[in-house]
Amino acid sequence: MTVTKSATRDDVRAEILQASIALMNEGGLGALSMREVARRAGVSHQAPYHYFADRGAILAELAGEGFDKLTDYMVSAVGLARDKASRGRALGEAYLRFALNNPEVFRLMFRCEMVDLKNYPEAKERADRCFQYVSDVLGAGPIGDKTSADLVPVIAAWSTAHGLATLMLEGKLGEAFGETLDQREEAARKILAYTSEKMSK
Amino acid sequence: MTVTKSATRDDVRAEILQASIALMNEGGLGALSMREVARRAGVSHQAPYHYFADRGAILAELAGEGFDKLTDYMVSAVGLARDKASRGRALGEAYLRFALNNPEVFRLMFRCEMVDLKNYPEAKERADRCFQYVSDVLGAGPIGDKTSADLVPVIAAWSTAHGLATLMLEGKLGEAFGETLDQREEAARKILAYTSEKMSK
DNA sequence: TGGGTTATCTTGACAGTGTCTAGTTTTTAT
DNA sequence: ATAAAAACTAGACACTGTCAAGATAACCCA
Repeated sequence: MTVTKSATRDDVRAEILQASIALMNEGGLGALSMREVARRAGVSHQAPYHYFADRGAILAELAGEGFDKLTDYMVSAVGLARDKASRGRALGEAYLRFALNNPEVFRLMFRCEMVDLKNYPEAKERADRCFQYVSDVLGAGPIGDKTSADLVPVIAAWSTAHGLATLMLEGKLGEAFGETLDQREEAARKILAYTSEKMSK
Repeated sequence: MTVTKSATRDDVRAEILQASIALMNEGGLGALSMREVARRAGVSHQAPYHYFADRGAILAELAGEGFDKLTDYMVSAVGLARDKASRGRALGEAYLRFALNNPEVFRLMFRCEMVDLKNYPEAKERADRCFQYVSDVLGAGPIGDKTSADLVPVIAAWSTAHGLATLMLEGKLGEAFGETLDQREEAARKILAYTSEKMSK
């Protein structure tokens, strides 16, 4: 039998990612430096490069996990809804809930200069799965199809949810909609409900 | 009379800002470093600190100019429209046109960790003017009013335009909507038209 | 005109960053 | 047991933002 006193490869990798997440949540994306991550993980400043090609690769991994998590949020919310209209509403609400509860990851996921998905195919797949799910629920064909007019309503709905999330996250809507998470979620729900009601006619 | 052989204060300040803009447009916000700005402006690496407190102050100035420019885009577009519905559509189209034509400034304007408007009151004023104009055109009261239900449609419309801009800018909509600026503007127009048509009923 | 005050600008330093290179230890497989 | 590969460390480099202190130039008032 082997006493696993020393960390396995996956352990170190996981520890690096965990330290990254902690840093991100504590001080924002700006606080996530390779060297500080290494320090937290208790390894030399160069060790992370054995698991990730560069800083971007860590961010890509975090973003990928974010897309999976966002999909989870949406899947479980949509699962409870019966008709198509309420599925759409549930989708939007889940999107907002995810954004408000995971602001830093959300930023990471949607900033191409931080994580250019072109360079990280694995993360791109997770993103594609996420977007495809949105497209499926809102009832259009594959998102790649060029001139599919079906896409217009999908993108319109997605844009509204995404824009609202972004504006709230970046504080552009002032504090008019409450300070606590619950209040802000409630405000978002209201706006989404208004939009969804208008759009479904 | 004075022959202004040497640069005046405003000249140097302007040169610093101009160098900043050039850098931003060439290599994105990441390429905008204080030292490179100074190099371009032909001054020592410390000179910019005489005109701006820190890096954030330069970014705040650029963002402030961006808000003014966005307002200009919208004002001149709305000016041509007759009825209220087409004013709303013109507003959204101008918003998108600005974003697609000034991607880096647009990013700057809407990222609180880059420019926290709380710390730069002058830039905040320019942003407020911009948002107030949106609110005016879409027909709601002052944006500060707490529970104004009139704000819901305003924010809904703003969110759609902003979300669409963000998603297009960050490449999340794929290349399905064209490569050239014109094609992308046309695609954006289509989606905004769809939304606006639905919302106005 | 002279002299002092202030604004402007430079130089140097410091701690921090990402990442390249090279060397060292540990694990694994034969 | 030994050779090969993987995992990790240490040092260096060029770069960053910004603090501190010194140099130069412009201005203002006697």
